[in-house]
Amino acid sequence: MPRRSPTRADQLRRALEEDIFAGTLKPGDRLDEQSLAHRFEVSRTPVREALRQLSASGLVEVRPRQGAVVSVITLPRLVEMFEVMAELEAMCARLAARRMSDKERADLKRFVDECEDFEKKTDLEGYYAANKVFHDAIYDGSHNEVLADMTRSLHRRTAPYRRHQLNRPGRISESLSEHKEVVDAILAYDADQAGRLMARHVNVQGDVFTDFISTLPTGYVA
Amino acid sequence: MPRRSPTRADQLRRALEEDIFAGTLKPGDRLDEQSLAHRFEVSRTPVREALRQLSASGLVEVRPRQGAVVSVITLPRLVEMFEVMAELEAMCARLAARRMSDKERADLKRFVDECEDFEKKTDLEGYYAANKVFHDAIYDGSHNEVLADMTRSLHRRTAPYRRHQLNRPGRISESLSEHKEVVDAILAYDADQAGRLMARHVNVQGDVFTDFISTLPTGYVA
DNA sequence: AGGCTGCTTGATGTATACAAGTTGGGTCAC
DNA sequence: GTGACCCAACTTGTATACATCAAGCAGCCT
Repeated sequence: MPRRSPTRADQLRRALEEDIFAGTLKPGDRLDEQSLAHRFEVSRTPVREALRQLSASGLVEVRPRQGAVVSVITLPRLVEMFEVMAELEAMCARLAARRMSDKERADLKRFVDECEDFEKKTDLEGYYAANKVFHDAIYDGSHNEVLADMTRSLHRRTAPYRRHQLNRPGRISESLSEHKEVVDAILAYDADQAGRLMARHVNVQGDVFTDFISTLPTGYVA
Repeated sequence: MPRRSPTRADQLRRALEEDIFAGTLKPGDRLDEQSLAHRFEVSRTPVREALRQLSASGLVEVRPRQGAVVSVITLPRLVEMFEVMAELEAMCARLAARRMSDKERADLKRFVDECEDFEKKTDLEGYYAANKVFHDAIYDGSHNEVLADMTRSLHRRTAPYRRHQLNRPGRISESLSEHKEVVDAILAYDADQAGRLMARHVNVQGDVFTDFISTLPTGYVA
């Protein structure tokens, strides 16, 4: 088995992604090549490559001769993203209901149980992570890697914004019960129902947009 | 108005895309940085950036320390891509039926008429181009740029493969009549019908896969 | 004879140097 | 005081040089 040697550009990309997801880097923040190079103790070359990769995935925006900034998503764009997300995640759920193996179904059930544990402990950070695992399991359960990749990509792009939304009072327990419904449909091999419920689960996040927006720090949306 | 200055890396990316779509560069072909640098009379740096961009869009595959090759899509992967394409294009059509302006609808009708002209002239190359314009109009008609971009991206990734398929005898006139049906539904504001028909239009390409595969040169699929 | 080890070669990854464009501030004219 | 213009510093885009690693081959050991 050929040993994988992650290049510095790759490590950097991951580090920057982490910073963006964690909120250390906020939308609109400038990404100066020299500073980053100095901070990570590499030259500008791998920094540039990392920035281009992030640009390709939509997390940062690079304008020629003007440098890179963490993507500031306009409000209409954000609405669009949720509209597509709902459809893609619904498709994942539909396919998962039809294609998941018994083991995958058992794992899925376990994941949602873990979500419940964190909900009971009101551990926001934990729930956030468990939520991601849950959704990932459904993406993979579609047994369509192209679909899974695309959905994951959108999930990541909306991550900096979605994060703030779970702060909304009561949203977590709502989210959890929606998860349970989706899982029940999947375990019952009811593809259409699973898709419908998942679409609603994602769309709820869009429907409460007015509330949602008000929870965002200024500068997050253009 | 600040004059846009496309960087050399951008120009290069576009040139390589063209070569890939036109078939000058075939799946599996090696992309040597030095040769490309010499051929386009630039240094390796912009070549590298172009390759990374193409890698991000999925058209080429870059493995650390092993160089870049035009992506060779495995057969299961190709099936997956068509499965997602059908869903995305259907969504575009659904939204287009609801959201297209009168002008956009008029244009769409015109585009499909142009397709018909090329079909009558049995101009394969012309039909291929007109077909692209037609689909693009529907993507944009969804009035969801995120969706349009994602769909276009998948369309491009499958382009090297789809191209060979129109050679199948009778496929063009089939394709044309499917186009007409979709347009009729859109003009009638019938979103569900438009979505169904479009999904079928795309899926036909997947359903006849056994025929399709046999038309591909060896080496195209792994 | 077959397979493994080490070198050789050539490519890619990274660093640095140079060129070109953009931004910001300061000065001058009005 | 305000506006425009110009210059300078800084940032990014590109080129080139150096370091590092992966395939290929030759020779040796088993």
